[in-house]
Amino acid sequence: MVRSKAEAQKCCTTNEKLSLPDVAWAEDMAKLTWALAHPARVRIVRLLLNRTSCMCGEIVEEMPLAQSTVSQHLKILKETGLVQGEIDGPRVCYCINKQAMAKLKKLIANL
Amino acid sequence: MVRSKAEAQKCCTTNEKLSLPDVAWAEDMAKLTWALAHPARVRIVRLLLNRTSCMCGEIVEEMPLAQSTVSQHLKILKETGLVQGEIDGPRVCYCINKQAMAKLKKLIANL
DNA sequence: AACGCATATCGTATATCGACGATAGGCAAT
DNA sequence: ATTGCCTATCGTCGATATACGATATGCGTT
Repeated sequence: MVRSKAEAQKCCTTNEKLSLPDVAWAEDMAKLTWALAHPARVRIVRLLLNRTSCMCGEIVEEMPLAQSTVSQHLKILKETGLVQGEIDGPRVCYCINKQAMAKLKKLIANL
Repeated sequence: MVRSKAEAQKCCTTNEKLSLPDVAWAEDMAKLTWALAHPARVRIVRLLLNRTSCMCGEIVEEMPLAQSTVSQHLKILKETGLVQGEIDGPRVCYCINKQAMAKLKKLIANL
């Protein structure tokens, strides 16, 4: 049976040295994608993109989660830089960090 | 101090009803982004994109991880559909699922 | 100063991730 | 059939994610 050998060659057409992707780059990418790696955070981001900005309380109302849970997700989104929170009196106004979002889009698009 | 009230209005310019993003859509997005939410998986994907295809053993060699760990990451990538594995004799030839990758890119780009 | 509201943080419980070594399975060659 | 190689799965462990209620914090108002 020569099949396996022939197919192996057909399968792996390139034989150049494997270049290890930059570790820092991979970690950057992983950090940003991880921010969106939960449905609740995806929905929060979508919400903010629809509104240009949003009070924290409004987000909580729209989510089937406890206030503290939403706050934790917002914290994660802030830590990754995708979202900014601006204190406004007793409330907090959240909005998308457009630069970070652009970076994410660029990273994914250039994959 | 009228400042807080005025800024609150300036901050939240849109007052339309918040539309909850489609839950299924959010889960879809989260699933795909989660696949890339780990540096090792990002590097594997990058490796495969560079080569059009790659034997499993080659991936293991390039990663500072045990074979079983790499296998687990590959399993995750397969489950999310980003990667396909084609059995070729005693080896397995992995390659990117271009459709899934296109879907991911589209989802992110349309964010 | 005291209160009320909005948000963050704490503490905790459960579930899942991520890593590894050990082992099982599949395939080709002998 | 047996051997040897490659890959997947199992079992386990520590670390982390995720959820919640309870509590603390910050700010404006009274």
